[in-house]
Formats: sequence, structure tokens, C-alpha cells
Amino acid sequence: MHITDAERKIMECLWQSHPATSTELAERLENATGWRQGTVKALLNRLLNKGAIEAERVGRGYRYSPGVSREDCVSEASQRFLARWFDGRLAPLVAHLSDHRKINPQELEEIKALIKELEDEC
Amino acid sequence: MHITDAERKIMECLWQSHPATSTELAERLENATGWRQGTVKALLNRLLNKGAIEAERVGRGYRYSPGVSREDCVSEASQRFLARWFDGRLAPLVAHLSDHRKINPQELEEIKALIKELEDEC
DNA sequence: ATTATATGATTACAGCGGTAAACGCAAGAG
DNA sequence: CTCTTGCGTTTACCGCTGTAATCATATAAT
Repeated sequence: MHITDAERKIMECLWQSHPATSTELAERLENATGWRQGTVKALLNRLLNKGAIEAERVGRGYRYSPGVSREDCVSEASQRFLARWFDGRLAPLVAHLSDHRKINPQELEEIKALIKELEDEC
Repeated sequence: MHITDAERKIMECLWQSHPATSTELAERLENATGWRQGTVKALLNRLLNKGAIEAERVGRGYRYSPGVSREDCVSEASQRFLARWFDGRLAPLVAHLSDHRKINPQELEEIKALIKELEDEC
């Protein structure tokens, strides 16, 4: 399942807090996107059709909830990205970013800590 | 500058070896993509228009070369990807992949080595 | 010089993505 | 009961992407 960029903004909202009505979502997104209600609703329908969200009828309207986890989406996107540019591997990305000074010392520390954890638990 | 997926395949060819004629490129891509010559040529023109490649007239045809480096494209794509999903930071990606067992031991070693290098040279 | 061939340029077209207007219906206001 | 208003559904439209056919032209072969 491929989530587009506009759809992703809706999903982020839902992952953050759900269920939510289309009106609530439109309000929450208004600021960041400037989208009209109709836009939000159209995107919700596309997400429904591809099974990325679920809708539960409540009175006059619906409550929407994510149908896929953010974790899963992130995994898919990461695999796609790494496959495209780095032969599917993480190390070359780290190498690239470090070559281009795109990693600051704090991040470096974080990653080092992560790796230590990984080693310990293995 | 945004390189689309089909365009990227052309670029990969050119980055790998250039300059190259459209015919050479079509031959090299034939296997991987099944594209006709016309398809390759159309993509080359789009890339020319957006300044991603350069063309040098030679006799009847052109020799094409990259106008942007792979490094730069990779940087852009990486920043975009990390911004979308990980607040622009690398550490959370590493954390995610490790949580989901998407890093094999060999990669872990590679990354560890990279980090050690980085530390040493600082 | 005429014909065939290779190369490039133009045009096409369907599908997807972003954005939204238009239309219809239900629920509350008077 | 009628009118307005909010929500949902349908339809629209443009630009981009992937893919290619078609047209034009220059070079090569006869």
C-alpha cells in the first residue's frame, strides 16, 4: 500500500489521535496545509478505498481511525528509499550523510548508544 | 530539482558511465526496463529541460552527461525522506530499523566502523 | 539523386495526485 | 412543516509521470 504525501498528512493526524471526524481533522490540518474541508474529505475517501483507514458511523457522520500503523508505513517507506538509493542497505546512507557532514555530534551519540544497546541484547 | 523514478534510472546509467548517446543508453536500459528508444529519448529531453543532464553535439547526435552529481541527488533525496518520516534526523531511522530487525549483523559492523572513524577524525 | 536508416523533436495519452466545487441529504431552527 | 446549514458523495480539473507513436530531418547506401 502506497501512501501519498498529501494522504500522509492526514495519516499523521490520525496516528497522533483517533478516532476523529472529518471536521476535526480539517480543523487540525487547516493551519499546516490550508486545505478546505472538501479536500480533507476527498483524501479520507481515497484512504478508505485503499484500506489505510477505517470509518465507524456515529450519528450523522463518521469517526475515522488508522487502519495501518505508522510503524508499518515507515518500514515500507524506509525499505523503498534505501532500495532506490543505497542498494537496500543502511550503512551506505550513514556513510553518505557523514561524508557530507549531515550528522551532528548529538546524533552521532544517539546512534552510538543505539548500537551499543543492540549489541548488548544480542 | 526533483528527479522522478523513471528519470532516475537514466541518471544511474549516466552516472555509471558518461558521456553516452541515447542509443547506448537505450541498449544499456533495455534489459532492466524494456523501454523503447522513444521512451529513453523523451526522458532525456525532460532531464535536459530541468538541467539534470548536459548534451554535447557530436556529428549527427548528442553525447549526454550528468549535470548534477549522484552525491547531490542522494543528499536531496535523503533529506526529503528523513524530513518526511523522522523529523529530519538519522538516529530515529536507525532506531526504527533496529526495532524491526531490519539490520543484519554485518551492517551493524559496518556502521560501527563508520562511527569509530568519524570519532577518530574529529 | 533517390531511397533507406538512424536520430532527434513533437505530440499523445492514460493514470495518479492535489485540490476543490457542486450536489444531495439529514438534522436542527423557527 | 419549511428553511438553513453542516456533512458526505460525486464529479472535475490540471499538472505530472510513464510510456510511446509519429513526424521531421540528416546521413548513409545504392
